[in-house]
Amino acid sequence: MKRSIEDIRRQELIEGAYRAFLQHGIDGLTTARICKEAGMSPGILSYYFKSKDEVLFWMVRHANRVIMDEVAKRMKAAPNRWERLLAIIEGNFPKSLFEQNTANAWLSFYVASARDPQLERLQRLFHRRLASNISSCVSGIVSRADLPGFVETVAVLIDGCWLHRAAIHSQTTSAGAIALITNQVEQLLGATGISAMKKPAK
Amino acid sequence: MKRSIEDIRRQELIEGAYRAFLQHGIDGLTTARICKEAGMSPGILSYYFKSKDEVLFWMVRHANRVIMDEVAKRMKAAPNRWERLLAIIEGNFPKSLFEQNTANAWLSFYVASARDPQLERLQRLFHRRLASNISSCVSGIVSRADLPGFVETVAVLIDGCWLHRAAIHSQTTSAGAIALITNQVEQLLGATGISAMKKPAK
DNA sequence: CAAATTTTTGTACGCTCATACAATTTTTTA
DNA sequence: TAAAAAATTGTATGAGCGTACAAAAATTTG
Repeated sequence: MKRSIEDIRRQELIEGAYRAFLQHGIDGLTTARICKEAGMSPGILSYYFKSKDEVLFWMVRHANRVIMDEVAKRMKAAPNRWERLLAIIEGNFPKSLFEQNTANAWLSFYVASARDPQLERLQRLFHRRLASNISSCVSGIVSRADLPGFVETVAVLIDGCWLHRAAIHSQTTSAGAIALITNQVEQLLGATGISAMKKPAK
Repeated sequence: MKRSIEDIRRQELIEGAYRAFLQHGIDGLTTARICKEAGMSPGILSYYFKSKDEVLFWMVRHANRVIMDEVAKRMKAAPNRWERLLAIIEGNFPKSLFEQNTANAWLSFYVASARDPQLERLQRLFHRRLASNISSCVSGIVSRADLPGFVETVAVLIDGCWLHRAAIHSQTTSAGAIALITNQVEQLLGATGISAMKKPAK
């Protein structure tokens, strides 16, 4: 009962913050805006949260989960490692999210995470997960020595495409970004590497 | 006389803003901090500039010129198109600038440019210059159809490496970023393309 | 239903900041 | 050198913000 209403309100505020985040980025998030977006009165935030930063923290986790769900959904349906790698790439560019406001919002989170230790920890966690996912797809295909470089290259490409979507007024679509990255990955792995990955594992 | 002192003060303020920018990013720039960094009293800014945003505008131009000078210097010494392409890549990662604070500062500029039309225009200008530079190196080597994709890929890689330097606590050095990008470019152009570019042009 | 408790509202406080400007100092002019 | 102009200082003003909290409303309890 008490537990329940508290959880509900907290969740509503987090989701309100998420919607405001997508539109205005982290800097555009004010306590008033968050509360308004959640349909509550301005003072309520400090009743359910210790501070605005705490809402931000949970909001970012929520935002990341949205993307990770896209990745997980596609990975589940992937029959082999090559398809799993594609699932990672494609899952990082959901059509409905790959537009300028959202890209800018994510970018603003990157900037904020440089000065907020809490957000920085999240940032690292997200990156570790991505790196681990990529690694598991190509272990054995890419040599142990080349693995870190391969992983970093893919990560750089993914983040770079988001950055370009945000800042350069490039009309790149979700499909365009996926094609760009896939093309680079194909060159790195080579035809033999890819066909090896296509053998249904497990 | 009047002209001279005015230009000097404006330049000092712009350079003060630049130093503060490198350390604290765009959001950390306050009028007081800019004036202090320039060794002047806090009110002076509104005497020599219409607003803080005007200082920001000129500061960003200044900051970009620092990078462009690095590129230009290297291009001048390049005997052929392949070396010119390397000059562009290397010039975008000056050793003294490729560290976290500076990378974050640039990132914060990208974010700010999404909401400030003046900064957005600069952003586009910078990108056009980069794209044009890259194009001129590989025209004739990369087919006309593949050219936009090639240019975008290189641009994404450059920006992506800066983003990673800023946000992911990657220990990537300047040399590491250059190697990563060069490696990708070599794969795209192939051995025959590169050797064609190495013939001394002009 | 009355008292106690929880939830919500609206606002006031303190802080940071950009900007404008009156007062002061420095430099130029005649 | 005295008057005028230019340059600089320091501060006041007002806006936007996060947070705390007293008062009010809603809900639960006995």
